[in-house]
Amino acid sequence: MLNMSISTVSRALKDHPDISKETKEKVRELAEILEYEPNTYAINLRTNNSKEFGVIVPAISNYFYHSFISSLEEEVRRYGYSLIILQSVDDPEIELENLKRCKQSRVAGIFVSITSKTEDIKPFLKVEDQDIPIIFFDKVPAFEACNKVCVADSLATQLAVEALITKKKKKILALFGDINLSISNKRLAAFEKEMAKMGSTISYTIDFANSAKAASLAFTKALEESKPDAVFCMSDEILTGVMKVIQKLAIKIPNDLSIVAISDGFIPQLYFPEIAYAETSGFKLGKLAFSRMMTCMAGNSFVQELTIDSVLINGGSI
Amino acid sequence: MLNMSISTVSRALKDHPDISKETKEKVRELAEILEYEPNTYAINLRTNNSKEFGVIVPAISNYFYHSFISSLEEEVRRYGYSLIILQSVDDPEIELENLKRCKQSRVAGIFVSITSKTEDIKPFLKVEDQDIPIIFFDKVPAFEACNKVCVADSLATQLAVEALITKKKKKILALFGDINLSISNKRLAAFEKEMAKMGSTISYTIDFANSAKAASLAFTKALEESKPDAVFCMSDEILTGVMKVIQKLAIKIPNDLSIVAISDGFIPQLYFPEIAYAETSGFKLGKLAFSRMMTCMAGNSFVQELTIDSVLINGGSI
DNA sequence: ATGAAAGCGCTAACAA
DNA sequence: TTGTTAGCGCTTTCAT
Repeated sequence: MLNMSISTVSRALKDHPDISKETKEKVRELAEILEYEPNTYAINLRTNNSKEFGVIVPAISNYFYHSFISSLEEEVRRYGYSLIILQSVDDPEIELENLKRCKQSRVAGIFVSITSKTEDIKPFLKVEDQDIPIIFFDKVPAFEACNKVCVADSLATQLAVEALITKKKKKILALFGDINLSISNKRLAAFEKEMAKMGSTISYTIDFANSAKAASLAFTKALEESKPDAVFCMSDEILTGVMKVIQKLAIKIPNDLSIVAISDGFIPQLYFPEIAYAETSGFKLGKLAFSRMMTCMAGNSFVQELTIDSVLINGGSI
Repeated sequence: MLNMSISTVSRALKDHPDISKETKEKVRELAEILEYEPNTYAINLRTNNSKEFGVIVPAISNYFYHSFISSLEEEVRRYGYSLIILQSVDDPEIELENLKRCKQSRVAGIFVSITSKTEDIKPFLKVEDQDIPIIFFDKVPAFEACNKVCVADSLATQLAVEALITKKKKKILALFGDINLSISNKRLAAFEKEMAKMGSTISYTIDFANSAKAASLAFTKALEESKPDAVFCMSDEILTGVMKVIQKLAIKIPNDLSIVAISDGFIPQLYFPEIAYAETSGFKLGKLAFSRMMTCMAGNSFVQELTIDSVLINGGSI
C-alpha cells in the first residue's frame, strides 16, 4: 500500500537506524490504522526463540508455589516474557511429559521444582545441553552441577529455634514434614545442630507428619506425653494441624505454649495471636530465580546454588 | 537419510493413512534414534494455531484463582494444551496489555476474570471477532453477549442463610466485601431476598469490608452494637478477619455465636470447629470453563452464562 | 536509505 | 503409495 518493500516495513516497524524518519512515520501510521499485529509464529520460526518460559511445579495450589509463580510472572512480564505453567501433580512421569512439552515449545528457559519422587534428572540436563537454561527452585535435586535457587532452610530453622531459646523455652516439640522429603531432612539437621549447641539445657522431642491431620495427631500425642512448652512447626501444613488442636483445647498462646513456624507468612497471620515465623518467601525466591535465569541466558555464568535470606517475623506466639 | 521425501516423513510421523506400514516403521525408528522433535514454531506458523490458552486473572495468589488455574491446567493438559498465565494485578491497563499479548501469541482461546475496575470490554469482544474464543469466569462483565461461567452467588448465599435459619438464629450480622464489586452486590441482593422471605422474625445488620483487617474492625464494632447470634461471611477474606477477632476474644463457636461463610473450603477447615460454608469451588469452575471453551472452539454454540452448583458443607460452627 | 531474495521447518494440494 | 512444490510471515544478508 505504501509502495515499499516488505523489508523496509519490517525495519521501520522495529525502528531500524537505516530507515528514514519519514518512512518510519508513514509505516507506523498505516500499521496503526490497519491494526497490524506481527505474527508471533513467524517471528519465532525465523528467530528460533520465543518470549516464553516454562514453569514446572508439583502443584500450583500449594502454600508456596503460587506466590512464587505470581512474583515470577510480575518479573518476566516486565521483560516481555510470558509464563507457561505445567503441573506435575507430584508424578515424575507427568513431570517428564511436561519437560518434553517445554522442549517442544522451545521455551527460552525452564523453572522447575521437582517432585518428591524424581530420581533421574538426566532428562533435565539433556534439555540444558540444547541451550535451554533450567533453574531449579525450592525442591531441587541433590546433584551438584545444576542451577538452583532455594530458601534458606538452615538459617530459617536456626532463626526460629533461636527465637524460642531467647524466650527461655526448655522443652521443645519439633514437628517435621514427610520424612522422605529432603526439605524435612535439611530442616531437621539444622534443628538438631541448634539443639546440640545448647547441650543439655534444653530437652526436645521430634516427630514427623505428612499432612495437617497427621500433625494434629502428633501434636495431641506429644501434648500428653512430653508436655512441651514450645512447638516448632517446619511448615504451614504442620502449623495448621497444630493450630487446629490449639483452638480445640483452647490452649493459651503464648502463656501455656509458644509456637514458632517456618512459613511465607500467609497462614501465620490468620491466627490470634499471630504466629512468629522465620520467613521463606516465595515472592523473593521468584525474583531471585528470574535474575538467575537472565544471567544464565546471557551465557556467561557458572552453575551455582543460590539461597535467599530468611528473617524472623515476630508474632505474639512466643 | 532414508531416501524419501520430506512430505513422506511428515506424513509417516503423523500416521497418515496413505503411508505404508513399513515406511512408517522405518521413519519412526530413525526419528527415535535421532531424537527428532517437530518444530512447534513451524507447525504453528503453517497451521496458524497453537495448543495454548491464555489465562488472565487479577492475581494468582488469591484464595480462589489458583485452585481454578490448577484445575484448568489438569484439564487442558489432557488435550495437549498448555496455559499461559498473565496477571493483571487488578489494573485495567495491564489487563489490556495482557489481552494484547494473548492476541499476539495467537492463543487458541482466553480465559479471563476481569479486574474490579474494568469498564470497557470492547477490546475483548474485538479479539473474539478474530476467532479467539473468550470465556469470562468468576468476575465477569455485566454485558450480556459474552460467554461466562460463574459460581452460584445467589444459591450459595441462600444455602448459607438457610443453614442459619434452620438453627433458629435471630440476629444475623452479614459482612460483605468491597461494595463496588459486583460479587458483593450479587451476594448482598441474595441475602436481602432471603431476609425478606423471613419477614420480621429475623433481624439483621449489614456491613462492608474490603480487607480482612476491615472485616475484623466491622465485626468488633457489630459485636458491641448489635450483639448478633450469627455471622454470615461473604468470602474467605471476610471470614479470616472475623475469625481472628473470635480467637482474640475467645468467643465460643457455636455456643456464643454461629458462623457461616461462602468459600471454596480451604480456609474454613483451618479452624476448630471447622466453619460451615456454602461451597464455591474454583476446582469445579475450572472444569466447567474448559468444557465451555471446547464447545466454543467447535463453533456451534450460542453465547451463554453458565453457573456451577453450590452445596452446603457442614462444619461445627452453626 | 531501500529492495530483492533466501530461508526458518513444516503442511497439504496436486501430480505422478 | 510417494514426491514435488508452494507458501505460512517474518528476518536478514547482500546488492544497489
